[in-house]
Amino acid sequence: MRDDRFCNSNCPFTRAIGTIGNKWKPMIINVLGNRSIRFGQLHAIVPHISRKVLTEQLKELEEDGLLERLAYKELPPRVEYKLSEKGLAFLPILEYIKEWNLKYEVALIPKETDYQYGSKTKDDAPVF
Amino acid sequence: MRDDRFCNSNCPFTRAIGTIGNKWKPMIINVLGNRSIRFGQLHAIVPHISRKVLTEQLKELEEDGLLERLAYKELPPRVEYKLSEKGLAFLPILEYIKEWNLKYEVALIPKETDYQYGSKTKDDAPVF
DNA sequence: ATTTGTGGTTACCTACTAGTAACCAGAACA
DNA sequence: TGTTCTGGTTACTAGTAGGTAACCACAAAT
Repeated sequence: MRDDRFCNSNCPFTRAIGTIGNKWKPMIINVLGNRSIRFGQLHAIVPHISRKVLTEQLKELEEDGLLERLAYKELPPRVEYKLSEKGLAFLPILEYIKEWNLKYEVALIPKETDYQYGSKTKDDAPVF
Repeated sequence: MRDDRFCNSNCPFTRAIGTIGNKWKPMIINVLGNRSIRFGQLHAIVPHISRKVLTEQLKELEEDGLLERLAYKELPPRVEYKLSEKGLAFLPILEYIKEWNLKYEVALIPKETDYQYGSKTKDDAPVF
């Protein structure tokens, strides 16, 4: 998921993109916000992600110092994830992206299927 | 390359990530900056990208209103790409990412190969 | 007559991403 | 006794991203 060629570049921007330049990581960071969230909740909130991919992404985010993993020695197990200082510092950037999208996004023509069974939102991401 | 499930979400952030949430698009936007650049130059500057993928990404960026394509009716052909207002508005976000990375990035242990032949930069992205 | 330059497009193939389903521990509860 | 709960891991598989190489038009230069 990380792009090693990008991560080994001597351009700091290229390295940053190599680290967080995919769709899952910004989503996860955004969902985390400044909360502490358990694995199961994360899986329920992040749209369309499988447990396997979520595990992988969380592992990479931890390796890159964006979040902290806190595992309680209980049964059944409990693991909480929260952003590190580095991860928290990334949140404002996500806010700018939201604002940018709201301001410039071209209006979408909704598909007919979006209305076929009334207002279905089950497949949609919650709005934070 | 775009993620349709993300793009059809009713969360503006999710839609934004569905549109520009990969590694190529931020790179291309960053390389474009506020210049007007030809396809060949773009291909030479954006690190590691193939002509095929560059074509695809540029097409999507144009469809999403982030850039403008100006084709001159000459032979050999000449095509220039430049950011639209929407694309230009995205540049500050990339600046924040650069700053964020410089501030928080964990120091990498350089590989020996990085030094083997002196300061080689041919595989690296230019620093803007 | 042939080569060069430009901005693609296309077919083909490989390598990786990501989904699915099964499985695990071990305590609590019915 | 069996089921449930949690946070994974693993093996297998489908789908797709992306690389490579060949090809195109046609003018100008060699």
